[in-house]
Amino acid sequence: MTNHSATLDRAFQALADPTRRAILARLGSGPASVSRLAEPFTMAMPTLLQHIRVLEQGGLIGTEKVGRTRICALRPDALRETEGWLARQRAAWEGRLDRLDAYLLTMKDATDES
Amino acid sequence: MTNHSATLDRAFQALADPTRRAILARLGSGPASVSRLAEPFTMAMPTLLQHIRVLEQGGLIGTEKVGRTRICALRPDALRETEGWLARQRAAWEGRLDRLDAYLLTMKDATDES
DNA sequence: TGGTTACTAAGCCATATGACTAACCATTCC
DNA sequence: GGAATGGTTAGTCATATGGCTTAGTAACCA
Repeated sequence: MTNHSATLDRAFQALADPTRRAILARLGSGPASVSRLAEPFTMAMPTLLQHIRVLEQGGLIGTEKVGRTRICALRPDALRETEGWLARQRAAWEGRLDRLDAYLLTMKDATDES
Repeated sequence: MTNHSATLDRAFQALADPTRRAILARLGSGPASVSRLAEPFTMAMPTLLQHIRVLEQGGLIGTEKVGRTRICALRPDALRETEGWLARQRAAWEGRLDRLDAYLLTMKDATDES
């Protein structure tokens, strides 16, 4: 449906970096603080914080300040929209709308529960 | 499975631009020459060619020189891999592997036919 | 052969990105 | 209160990106 260019831009841009994808993967097992997220990486904190902001602006994660720590958590919605764009494209160029239908059912399921 | 960082980097990067997504959408209805793809845009040819190269390096399209024209066509494989990464993430953070299973079945279907 | 068409190459420019350091809040703990 | 912890701001730097122009080269057409 909607082809929110700017939103998709930021989402895909956010995904186009291994550090940020690793952060997302890490957040898959639950929310975490910034310093917790920084642990596996060798980079300086401000650098990592920048990545976190990119993810946030891409709508992929949400953050909240709790005391002196900032907690980061996934926001499935944007990912679902991103995935939806891909699925739509794929369905189009595979010339089989039935596959899209199947996918959209999955999406609907997931949305209903969120 | 595989988490080809560099490949995903380039694929997502290629998708992070509305011009390039428009090109992909256009190619959804069949292969086209560079100048054909350029028609809807106001930008100069070299600029558009650059976008095409980004798409090609991201594995999303393939091109072939035919006489003096270059024909561009979609390459569903990379998109499927990209979509797969997203689906895997979503499945993980939704804590429901059954949904991933359903998705992988779809993928398998599509691959069998390609 | 000579012109037009379709792409390519080279180089320039402005802005964005990803990294760093150093310094600065704002909690929390002793 | 003073120190440690967790994050943030500001500023620098190198490279990448996305746009342009100008000038080619390689088919095809008359």
